[in-house]
Amino acid sequence: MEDYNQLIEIRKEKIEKLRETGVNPFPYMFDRSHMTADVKHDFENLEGQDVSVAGRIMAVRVMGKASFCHIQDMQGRLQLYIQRDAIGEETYTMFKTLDIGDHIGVSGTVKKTKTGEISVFANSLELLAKSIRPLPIAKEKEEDGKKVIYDQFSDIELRYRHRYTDLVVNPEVRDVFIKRSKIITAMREFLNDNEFLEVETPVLQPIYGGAAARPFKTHHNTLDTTLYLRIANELYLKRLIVGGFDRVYEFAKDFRNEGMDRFHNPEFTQVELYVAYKDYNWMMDFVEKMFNHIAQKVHGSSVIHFNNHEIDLSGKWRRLPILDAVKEYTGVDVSHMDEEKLRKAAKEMHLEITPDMGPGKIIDEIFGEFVEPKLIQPTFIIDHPVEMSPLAKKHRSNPKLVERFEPIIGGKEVGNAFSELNDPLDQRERFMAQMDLKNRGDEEAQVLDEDFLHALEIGMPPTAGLGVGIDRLTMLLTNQSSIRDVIFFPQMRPEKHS
RNA sequence: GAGCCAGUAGCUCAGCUGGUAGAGCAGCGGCCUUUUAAGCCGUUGGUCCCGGGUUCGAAUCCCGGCUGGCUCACCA
Repeated sequence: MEDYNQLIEIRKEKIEKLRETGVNPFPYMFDRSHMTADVKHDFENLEGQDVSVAGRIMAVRVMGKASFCHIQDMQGRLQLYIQRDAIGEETYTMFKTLDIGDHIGVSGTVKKTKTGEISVFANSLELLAKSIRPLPIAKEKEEDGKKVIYDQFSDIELRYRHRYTDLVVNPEVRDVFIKRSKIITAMREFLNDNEFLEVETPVLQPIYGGAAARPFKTHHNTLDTTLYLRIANELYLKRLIVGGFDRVYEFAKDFRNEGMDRFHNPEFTQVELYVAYKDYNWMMDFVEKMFNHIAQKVHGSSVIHFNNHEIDLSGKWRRLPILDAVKEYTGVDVSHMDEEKLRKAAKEMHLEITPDMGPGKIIDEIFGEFVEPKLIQPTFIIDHPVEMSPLAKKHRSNPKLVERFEPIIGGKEVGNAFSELNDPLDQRERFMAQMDLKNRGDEEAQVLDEDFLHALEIGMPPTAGLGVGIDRLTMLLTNQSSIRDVIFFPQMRPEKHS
């Protein structure tokens, strides 16, 4: 669909006119010597020297035979001073036809203007790419040291659908994604430094597993078989532990066919990692160290600011058994309740309890409603009921619990970990229990994976495993309240054209 | 899925109890060789989300739909 727009028509005509005067509106390359930020940071050394910079025109102020404009590159903005007598009349005439949004390359001398702004005084200028669609450009002004932005591109739907535009005009959006990249880099560094091997496992799986969720279903034509987009990669990574890779991790796109809200996108990123010969106690220490490393790399500090809270990731985090947590925050001791009593207790707390929920799920409901939002400082919630953790090893001192933990920060869980279940007989029983839940109507109950059991039968060493939601972690470290603001292209309903 | 709110120029928005659409910015034409929301003069630009209804007359009122946001419920 091509929408008619007078502004676009005018710019298309400009392209024709440029070609008529021998200017290629889309040349092939430009030799850039400096980024905009280099010019600013290195001003002392660069003053009076010639540099070449390139970027997108973001503001123009023409004053007859001289002009100012700001260009923007990946690092920021820089002012250019463009005089007719310095770049020649022909080029200057061409420059005056350029629009906000065009890419240009400029060579010139680094100097400060009368008002003290570091600028490049152009002695040559060329158009690098013409933009024909107007940019929803905002104007900004410093007032009392504060940045006031006028006419900001703020339509949330358009910002997500046209993220490239959002990134051009809203610098704070770009900052969030730069941090996201740094978070992943820091985590990868930390894992590699700890002897982990980065691996890849199937996205298309004949049996989905490793989490409680509804999958996306697809079909392979040649094999004429159903395949599922992975909801987790846990069972494959554990197969690799069986195979002798003692420390593995994978940054995985996972897919869950469930509702969308500010915490959930149908595809999301999770890092999962597994360590042979370790248990969940070791993993808790590891998580503390890893999160500190990441915060230091991204913020230069272990203290982060999230949602008006100051959160300190350093030191030892509180380790709180989930049943104790429920007791502490609700005053109700659920540790010895049977299913019937639990149901009653939950109803008294005005929770909606459906018949397919088992005791574990009911406890999880209570926890999610009354405890989790209150855990602002980093906390490990540990030792969950066995029934809600079919892949975790039974607690060494209580067979009704498993050795599991969830790190909770800012009132939201950012991960999940256990001492991995490696007893093939127990694992088979747990799968059978999940089948019972499935028969009760729990659509998210896990499916028995015979080949995974086969692997455990070959023998898996004691292993600690961890999953961390990268999107959630990024929200936390960039202080964003919606997952859509940490995913470049969040899932949207397809646009309908009439 | 439910409730509330919103959709008007490229952007940000105004438009009251119905009388036939406006501002700033952007654009276009001028003036201007140190500006920074540059300024000054002039000016173009609209399927008022879509469809139906009420009315002499609808951006405005009513019904239906589409799209989005927020809140709530389930999953990371």
